[in-house]
Amino acid sequence: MDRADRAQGRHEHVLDSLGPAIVSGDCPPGSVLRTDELEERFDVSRTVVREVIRVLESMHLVASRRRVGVTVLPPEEWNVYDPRVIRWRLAGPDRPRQLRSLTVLRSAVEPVAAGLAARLATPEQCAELTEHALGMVATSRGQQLERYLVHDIAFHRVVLRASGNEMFARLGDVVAEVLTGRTHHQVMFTDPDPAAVTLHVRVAEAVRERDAARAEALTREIVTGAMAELDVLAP
Amino acid sequence: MDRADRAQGRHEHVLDSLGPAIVSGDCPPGSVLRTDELEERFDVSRTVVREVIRVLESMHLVASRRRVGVTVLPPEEWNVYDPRVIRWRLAGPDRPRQLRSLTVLRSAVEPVAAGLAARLATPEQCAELTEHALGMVATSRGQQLERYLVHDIAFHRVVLRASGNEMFARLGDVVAEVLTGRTHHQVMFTDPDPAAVTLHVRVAEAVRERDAARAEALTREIVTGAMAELDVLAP
DNA sequence: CGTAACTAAAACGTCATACTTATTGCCTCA
DNA sequence: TGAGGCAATAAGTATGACGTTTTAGTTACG
Repeated sequence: MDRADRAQGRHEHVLDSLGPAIVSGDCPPGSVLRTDELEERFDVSRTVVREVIRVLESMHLVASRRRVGVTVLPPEEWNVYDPRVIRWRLAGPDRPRQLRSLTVLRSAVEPVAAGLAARLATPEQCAELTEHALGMVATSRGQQLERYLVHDIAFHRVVLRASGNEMFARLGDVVAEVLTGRTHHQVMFTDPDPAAVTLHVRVAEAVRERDAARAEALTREIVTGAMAELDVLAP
Repeated sequence: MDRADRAQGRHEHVLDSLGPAIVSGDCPPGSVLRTDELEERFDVSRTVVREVIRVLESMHLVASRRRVGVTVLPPEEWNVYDPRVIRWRLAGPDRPRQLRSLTVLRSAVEPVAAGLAARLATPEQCAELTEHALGMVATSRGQQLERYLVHDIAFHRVVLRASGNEMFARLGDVVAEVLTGRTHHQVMFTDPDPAAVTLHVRVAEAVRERDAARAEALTREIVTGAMAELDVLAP
């Protein structure tokens, strides 16, 4: 525990304390942090504090102005696509809202990505897709949620990567985060929806057969299901 | 010009030199930068260099390791949603590919955003939408491309914001960048496609009438047009 | 009495330097 | 030949000094 705590370097430690504090609303927008106060609070040098501030500034979480200090920016300014911001928000009280935002984003992106994948996926990627779809089938019953999750994440990652769009591909982590969050916050004894499993198999089929329209439509059904599921779980 | 050059601070100057150099492939992936070399190259102190490195690291453009130096990461690692990375890539040789990625992203997101906007837009937002759509009509003929562009950007910004999804809203800058790029790289004497203009007016209508399906479908037509247009312009 | 200009302080920005720590490559010894 | 230790290297951290900008307070003048 001692090693994981210090997370290799004072810098990361301070960042992983300040970042969550900001996105959780603990340091509300408009509040001011002074560097020397932070120095003292975390018992680190100005070097470290300044570097952390610069990183937070690059995420648009704070703005540093002379004579006034480091002011926390309102949420509308935040770089909500920064993986760390996403992680911090998912770990805080804003989790439901963040989960909803991400799921809506998924619902927009994944169908288009699947359509593109159907036109561009390599034979290897088609094989991977089929493999993971079958893996989902195999693990969809009997409380094997963890193993099911692995295949589910891998499936969506392959689709996003196979779309050939670098920006879609980068959403793989986001989808993984959402799926993981769903699994771990659900009652762990409910097996996955069989309909969803079937849909994945059919998407793999459609991609393999280069049927872009069908791949897109089927994926749209999947994400629609995810949205509906969210309504049950989130406030 | 002298003021804009120094851009308030050595930090930004170095960042705006190194960032573009990396995303343009000038510093190829795997190449190593040493901090003392950068100090000398930009004639700044270690403080500045280290802070720049930390910011670049937070964008996953580089990774800093002891005893080895700062290594440039491959493009797959980059935080391609970081506004600065997008701007740097649009300014470099990777521009066509980046423009294509962004347009594909638009084609996925904007229709869904329009559908949501139809359900959630406030009366004020509906009014803004109509206003800008009419503004587009008014400026669509007679070489008023600059003024047309302003309305076009504003229109899409309102849609994204009215969707109620923070992540969609943050794509407003991206869309603005794409639209600006298109206008400025097109022959400046060709007026906008009348069909596109009409579509915007009809989207505003659909949103005002709370017709989500129509708003989505019409927006899909718009972005399909944008994709087709891109095929003409980009290699 | 009000406004404008000036001054002083507060906080960040930058620089220079010394020291620490982790990593890697080389060299020695078995 | 291989394994282990030693030394060199470059990043990480700490600290003190000084510059710069912005704000607020104060004073002087109309």
